[in-house]
Amino acid sequence: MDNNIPESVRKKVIIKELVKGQEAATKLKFLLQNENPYGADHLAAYVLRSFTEALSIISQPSCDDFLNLIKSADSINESRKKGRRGCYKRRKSAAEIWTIVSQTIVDNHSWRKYGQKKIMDSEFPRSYFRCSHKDDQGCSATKQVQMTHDNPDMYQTTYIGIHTCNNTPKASTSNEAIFVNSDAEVTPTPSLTIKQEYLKEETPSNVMECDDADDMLVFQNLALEFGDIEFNFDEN
DNA sequence: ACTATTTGACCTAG
DNA sequence: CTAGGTCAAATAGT
Repeated sequence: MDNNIPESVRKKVIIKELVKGQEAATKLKFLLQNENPYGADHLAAYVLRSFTEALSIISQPSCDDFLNLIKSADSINESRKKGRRGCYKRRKSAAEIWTIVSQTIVDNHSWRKYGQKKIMDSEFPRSYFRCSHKDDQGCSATKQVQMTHDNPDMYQTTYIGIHTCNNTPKASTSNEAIFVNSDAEVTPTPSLTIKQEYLKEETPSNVMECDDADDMLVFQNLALEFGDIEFNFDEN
């Protein structure tokens, strides 16, 4: 293997490792719920939260992209005036879009539902949420939630936009709040898989090599997640 | 009374 | 013209 691994591929491998850690933490937390020496489930939840946060960060675009997005968002806000109902730009080229699949729609932000729509090729409607702090802090983050058609117990959540509100994840101020929330009604803690939606123009031609059966499985799962990675398997 | 959700209309991109 | 994202009045919940 050479060192010229495309950045996007490196990112995906990092995500793969984080997902593995996240899934392990999820299982650990679930196992510890019944037998829980020294509050170990909270520790597991803490580890889980770290993986989730790391995945959230790694799945987002670069700092430069953030700055450009903020600039473009400002100019859009300037040109978009009140009273122009439904006058908006579709985010066709927005880089700040990522999707997770989870057993719950609960996350670390507060959201307000503003719409629901029947989607053509889906039997389940799509719900539209915006950040609760859109009005008081101008946070433009939104998300769309939809049941997955192959498993109605799972929700696919697409996050659009970056939270600019100060009420960033409650986890940063109190981990306990996260634990309470995640333990309260939806148990076990959902396992998350992250799927970054990349822009078409940055889609690389990726060839990854793997040389053991475990990695083959992992990469095959990744292929399902990302769809644009090719795989070469060494028969050793 | 106030806040959140529902839901049909409105609007744009493709 | 259609699909889907957003608005805002009506309604429900607290």
